[in-house]
Amino acid sequence: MPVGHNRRRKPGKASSIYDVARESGVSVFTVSAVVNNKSHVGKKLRERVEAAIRKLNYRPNLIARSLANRRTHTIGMIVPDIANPFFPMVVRGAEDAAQKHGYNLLLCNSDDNLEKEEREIELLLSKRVDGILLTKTVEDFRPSLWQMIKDVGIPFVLVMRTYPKLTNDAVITDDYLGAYNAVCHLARAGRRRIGLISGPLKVSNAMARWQGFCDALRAQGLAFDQKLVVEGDYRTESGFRAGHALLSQRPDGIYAANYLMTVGLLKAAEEMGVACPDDFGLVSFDDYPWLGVFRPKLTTVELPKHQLGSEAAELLIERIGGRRTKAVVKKLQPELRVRESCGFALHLSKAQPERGLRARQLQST
Amino acid sequence: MPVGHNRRRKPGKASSIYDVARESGVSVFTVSAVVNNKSHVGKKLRERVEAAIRKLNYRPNLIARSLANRRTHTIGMIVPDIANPFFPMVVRGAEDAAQKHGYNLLLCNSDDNLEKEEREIELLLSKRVDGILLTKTVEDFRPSLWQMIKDVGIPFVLVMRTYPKLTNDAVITDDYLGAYNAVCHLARAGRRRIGLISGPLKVSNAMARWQGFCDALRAQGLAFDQKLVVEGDYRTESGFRAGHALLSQRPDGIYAANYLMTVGLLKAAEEMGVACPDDFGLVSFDDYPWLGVFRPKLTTVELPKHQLGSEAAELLIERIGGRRTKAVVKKLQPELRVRESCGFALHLSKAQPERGLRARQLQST
DNA sequence: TTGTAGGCGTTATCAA
DNA sequence: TTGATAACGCCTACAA
Repeated sequence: MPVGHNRRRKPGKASSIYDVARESGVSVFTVSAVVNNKSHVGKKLRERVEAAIRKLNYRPNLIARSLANRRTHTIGMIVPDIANPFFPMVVRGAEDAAQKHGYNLLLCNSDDNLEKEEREIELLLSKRVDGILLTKTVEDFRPSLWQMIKDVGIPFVLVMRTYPKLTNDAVITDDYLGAYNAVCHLARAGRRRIGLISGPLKVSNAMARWQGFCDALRAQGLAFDQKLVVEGDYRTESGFRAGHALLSQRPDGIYAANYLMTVGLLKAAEEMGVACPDDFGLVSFDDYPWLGVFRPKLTTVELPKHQLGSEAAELLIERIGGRRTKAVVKKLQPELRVRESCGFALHLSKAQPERGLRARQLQST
Repeated sequence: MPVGHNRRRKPGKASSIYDVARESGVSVFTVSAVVNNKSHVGKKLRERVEAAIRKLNYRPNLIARSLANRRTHTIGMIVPDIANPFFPMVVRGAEDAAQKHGYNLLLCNSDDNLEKEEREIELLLSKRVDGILLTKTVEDFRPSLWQMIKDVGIPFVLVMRTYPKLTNDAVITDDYLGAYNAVCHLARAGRRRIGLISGPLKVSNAMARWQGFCDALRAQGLAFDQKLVVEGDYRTESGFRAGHALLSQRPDGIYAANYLMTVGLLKAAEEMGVACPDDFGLVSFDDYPWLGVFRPKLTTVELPKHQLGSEAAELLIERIGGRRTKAVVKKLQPELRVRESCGFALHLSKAQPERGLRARQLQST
C-alpha cells in the first residue's frame, strides 16, 4: 500500500496539496478543484479548503503541475546579445506580452554563435519551455538537434530574422524599405557618393537592407560602387574598422545598418578628422531616446522594438494554445526620423525637398 | 499493479528514460546511472545504454528531474526595467555566470512597482527557482509573501540596492565614493554652484550618492543649497523635469545620478537654451560605449555593470550550493572617466589641476 | 553491479 | 459533488 504523503509537513518546507487536504479533511482532488476552480465544489467544502489554504499559505508547486500538465508557462528567448542596445526593448516587449498571459521568459544570449545557440535550445527544450522566441544565427543546426526539436514539438517564432527551415512564423521589420528610405533621404540631402556599412550579408535582414540600399541608389540615379560598401557584423568594433575602410574612399554620405556600427563609424571618423555632417551625411538604424540630445543628432530609421517583441510573444502564445494554423510573418513598418546628421533638418518628415538640394549646415542651439 | 510506463513511445513525443531502458533491455536505474554517470555501470551495459540513447535521441526531461531533485537550475532575476540601459549589461553579467554553472535566467521587470515585484517573486518561488537576484523596490513585502519566502527557503542576492530585511548578501557599487569623486571633479573644474539630480532618496544607492554629494561639497568648501538638489526617479522624464527646475537656479555645475536622468536634463537644457559645458559643467553616472563619440562628451562615473551581475550570480550560486555561511556585501569600485562635459579635458585622470582653475573650453575635433 | 518500487506534487480518470 | 488512484518522468533507497 502506497503510504505516500502521510508525513506532516516539515517546518521550513512549503506545504503541499496533501497538507491542505489533511488540514481541511477532504481529498486532494477537492483541493485541486478549488485551486483551479474547476468542477463545482460544495460551498462548505470550498470554504474549509480556502481557510486551510490561507492558514498554511499554500501555493501550488508549479514544477509538479508542469510535469502533470506538460505545460510550463515559460517561454525561452534567445537573442544575440542583450547588451546590444537594440535588444533590451525587444525583450521588454516580449516580457510584457508574456506576463500579460501568465508566461515567464527564460533569457539566453547566443552571441550569434551556433554552438552556443544549439546548447541553449537544447537546454530550453529539456526544460520543456512551451515555445521559443529566436533570433537565429546564420548556420544550420546539427541533425540531432533537429530531431529533438521535432520530438518535443513546441512552436518557434523568429524575431528580426527569418529562417524558413525552422518555421515560417516570424516578426520582422521592413528592412528593405527602411534602408531604401534612408538612402533616398541621403540623396535628397544632396549626397552623391553614398556608402554602406552593412550587417553580415548572410543574415536575412542585412541582405534586405543591402537590397534596399542598392535599389535606392538606382532609383536616385546614383552609381553603385563596390568600394563604398563594407560588410560588418553589427558590432561596434566592426563599424570602427568599416568606418576606416569606407571613409578613406571619401564618400559624402553613409548609411549604417545599425546603431552599434554607427558608433564605431563615428569613432573612426573622429580619428581620421572627418566630421559628420560636414564631411559626410549619415543615416543610422534604430532610434534611442538619447539620440535627440547629443550631437551630431542622428537621422535614423526607427524600428518598433517593443512591438517586435510583444507581437512575437503574442504570436508564439497563440501557437502554444494551438490556435491559428497557417504561417504568419508580420512585417513591421520602420520610421525615418530626420534630425541633423545629413546636414540639414527637415522639420516635417513629409516635406519633400527637391532632389539635389544642397545641404545647409544647421547650428543646433 | 501499476502498469506505468509500458506504452510504446508515441511518435512525435520525446522518448523517456523508460524507452531507453526498454530499448537497451536494462532497468531505468541503469539508464539513470549512465546518464548521470554515478554508480559504476558495467562496460557492456553502459555501451548498450549509450547506443540506445543515441538511437532514440534521448534527453532527460528536466522538469521531472527538478521535481525529484528539488533543484531547477534556474535562477530568477528581477530588475526595474531591462530597457533602462544600465541593466542589460548587468543581466548579461549574471547570465554569463549562470550559464557557466549550468543555470538559466528567468527575467522579470518590476518597473520599481511593489505589487508587480510581489507577483513576480511569488511566481518565481512557485516555479521553484533555486535563487533570486533582486534589485528591490522601496516598499516592504506583504506578510504572506514573507511567509512564502521563508517556506520555500531559497537564497536571495541583492543587486545594486541593499535591503537588510530580506538578506545581507548583496553586490553593490561604491556609490558614495562615485558621487564624491564626481562632485570633487566638478569643483576642481572651477564650478562653485553645484546642483544634484538625485535618484529616489529612499533607494539605498540614491541616498549614498546624495551623501557623497554633500560631503564632497563640504570637503571642497562649497555651500549646500537645498534649491540646488532635485529628486528624480532615475527615469528620463524625471530628469527632464528636474533639469527645468534645477537649471532655472543657474547652477554652474551638475551631478546627475544616472544616465537616463542626464538625458532628460540635456533635453531640458536645450529647451532652455543653456549649453553644456559652456553654461554648466556636468558629471553623469554609468558609462556607455557611445558617450565617447557624441558631444558633449560626457564625463561620467562608470560602474562595473557586467561584474555587478556576474558577481551577484556567483554569490547566489555559492549560496544555492550551501557553501559559505556569513553574509557578504561586495562593494565594487566606480571609475571616474573624464571627458569634456565639465568644460575641460584632463588627459590623465590622475592629474590634479589646482582648485578654482577656470574652465577652458575645448573644441572637440 | 543491477533491479524494484516508492516518492517528488500535481492533474486527471473513473467510480462511488 | 467527491474520493481513490494512476499517470507525468525522473531519482534513489533498499534489495537482490
